Amino acid sequence: MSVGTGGRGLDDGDQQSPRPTRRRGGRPGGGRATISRVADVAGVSRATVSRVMNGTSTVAPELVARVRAAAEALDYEPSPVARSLALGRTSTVSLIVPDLANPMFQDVLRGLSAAAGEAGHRLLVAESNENVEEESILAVEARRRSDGLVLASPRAPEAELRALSERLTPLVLLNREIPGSNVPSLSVDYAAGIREIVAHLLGYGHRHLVYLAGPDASTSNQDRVAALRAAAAADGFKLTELPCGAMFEDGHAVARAALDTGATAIVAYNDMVAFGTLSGLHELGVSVPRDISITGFDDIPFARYTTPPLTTASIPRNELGRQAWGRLWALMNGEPAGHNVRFQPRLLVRDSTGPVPEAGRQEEP
Amino acid sequence: MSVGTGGRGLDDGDQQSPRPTRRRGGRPGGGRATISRVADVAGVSRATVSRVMNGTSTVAPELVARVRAAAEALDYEPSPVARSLALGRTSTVSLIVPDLANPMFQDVLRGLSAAAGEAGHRLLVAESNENVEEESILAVEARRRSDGLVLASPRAPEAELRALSERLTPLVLLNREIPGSNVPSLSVDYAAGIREIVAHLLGYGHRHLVYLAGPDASTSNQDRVAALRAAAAADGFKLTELPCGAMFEDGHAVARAALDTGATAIVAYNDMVAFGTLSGLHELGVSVPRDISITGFDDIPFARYTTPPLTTASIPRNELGRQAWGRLWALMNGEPAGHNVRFQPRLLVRDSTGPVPEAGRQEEP
DNA sequence: GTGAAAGCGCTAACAA
DNA sequence: TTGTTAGCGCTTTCAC
Repeated sequence: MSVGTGGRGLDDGDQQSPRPTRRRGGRPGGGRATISRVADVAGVSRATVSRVMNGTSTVAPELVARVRAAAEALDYEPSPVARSLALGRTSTVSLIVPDLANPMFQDVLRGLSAAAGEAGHRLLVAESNENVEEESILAVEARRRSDGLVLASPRAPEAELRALSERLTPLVLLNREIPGSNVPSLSVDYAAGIREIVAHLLGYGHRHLVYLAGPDASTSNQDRVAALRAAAAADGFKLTELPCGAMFEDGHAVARAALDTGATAIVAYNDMVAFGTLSGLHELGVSVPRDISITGFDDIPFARYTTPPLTTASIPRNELGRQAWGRLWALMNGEPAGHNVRFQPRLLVRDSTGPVPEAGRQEEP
Repeated sequence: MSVGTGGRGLDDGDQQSPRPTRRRGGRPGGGRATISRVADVAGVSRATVSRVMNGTSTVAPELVARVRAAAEALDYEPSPVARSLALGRTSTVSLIVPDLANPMFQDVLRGLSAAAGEAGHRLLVAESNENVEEESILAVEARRRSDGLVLASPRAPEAELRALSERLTPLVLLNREIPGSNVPSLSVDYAAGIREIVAHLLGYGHRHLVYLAGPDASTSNQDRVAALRAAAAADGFKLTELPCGAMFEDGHAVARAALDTGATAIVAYNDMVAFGTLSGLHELGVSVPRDISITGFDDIPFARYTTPPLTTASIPRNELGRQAWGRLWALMNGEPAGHNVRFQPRLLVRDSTGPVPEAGRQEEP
């Protein structure tokens, strides 16, 4: 534990203190010069140093020069921690996501990081590992270390989320809404995306779709399922649901089963699943889209390079991150929450979908 | 700016202050109860509250109860910022990477985040956008907000890095070493990976390889190039170098050109490039590995699901992040730096490589 | 075992 | 314009 750096001068500044001043061992930030030191060296008060460092107020040119020189010489850099305490803000925002392996959140992270960075803010990230209880602890803590929070919490029960939301403002929600609250929310209209995919497939004559379901608990999967069922009921096609998952291997593992349902088109939970399935299908000697069609969701970067390129619904992942920053920034400045926005996925028709095969290809081998 | 919550009692605690105490508008962390408030409510001193909250020292059971009750009632949560200032540590570490879009760094991020999280530390991330100047500013600032820094700086000139490294300790370097310094470094032995790939290809009879080069400035590309050239010289095979890039589209764009070199095997900078090229090759009607072989690098998750599955060199990206945490933690506790480690890639032979084709397949269409 | 008080490094109101 | 001083919210000696 102990760092052992007892040194660095036992009493600098504060010469009026009655007893020798206590100095702690570990130095928080690497750089060690403090504002007092600079003030001493420059022969001015700490307030003046502060003024110079912040370019605030107007200081006599000569003093400015002296302070700058001292700061330079001492390699002084104001302590962000001390400033945070004094100012009541940290110039940091937090992002909490269930799973950093998810390309969706990776891009949100990128967008948020870039946007916040441009505004001179830092980003604290934490992964909740899909663990709801841990998540609230994490959220509260992260929030207190920062000025605002972007939270992607696909699993937390609504009541819990609602209760939490108060202590978390400024807060922006991703892919969740709290009905009746004024917590801004940015989400993807998965249902709309699914409807586009379905329409596209029906247009090709498909009448039996199999859905490779994502994680049960995730709202984004629930949205898709609901949209699919509604469409099946409304449009009168057959829908088979197959539990699957969210990753390559899940899709790969379920290829055979998907085929065996007799469906003529596969609607995968996302692109990774679709890709895994595609791979499995290849291995089974099945030709896409001649024998069966398949769609993804998300349009992650490689989706247009698969063989055949994947028909999918694109969502503006990066933009979500940037917009999240925009909302947060507004909130942090006391502006009103504004309307929630739901990004509409855009259908990208590529080559993994095609007309329904003439004869049954699966029933009689 | 102003939040407008002027309230929350103008003078709690500090009743000995001669003039009315000043209260700031913005409240830093959402939760608002302070230690003084809790102390007042519990009828004890702030010191005692502190002791109870930290489970330190031994406090009379009755007082503990009173404090806990008060804290509970007030929904009190100690301010991390204030603690950071008082303790001289932030329980946060920083990660700076050139590019968050790079799967390599995404995984490092995950590993680091997970490991740090388990140890009760938070993670600050920043992207330097390959911008060397900005990077040093960022690094210093991030470092001061945290207790240690993990830095991936593939481009910074060595001198600059060396100069910087002092103000950055505890510091762990990724894929960079500072010769003669004691800054711990974790890196991937790209050269070794390349040598394995080359040996594998030579074993199949290939005598003309084309390398799809990554970004010029990146050391990881330079390592590969150097290893390739050395091998070409030593083993007497022909090596063609083709400028390419690091992304899918780069690989895709260069497929035709790669083919035109007449090489019988393609060594791609990484998996994404290989996948892009594979896609381009498919479109050109070229069969892999019958007509030409191709290798990737990294073994990113989808590499085993491409068609055909990609022969590549796997590197422990996640482990890099975890180990980085381990090193940082050691450093933060004043332990010595230890030896640098270079992770050896492991060759994964899959189906994108095969024997050299019998006849020239490209020369006469 | 508990409280008083000094201190972490900075900012800002106020007075000079 | 500049310095003095109180304060941000917490921890930790030191004395009782």
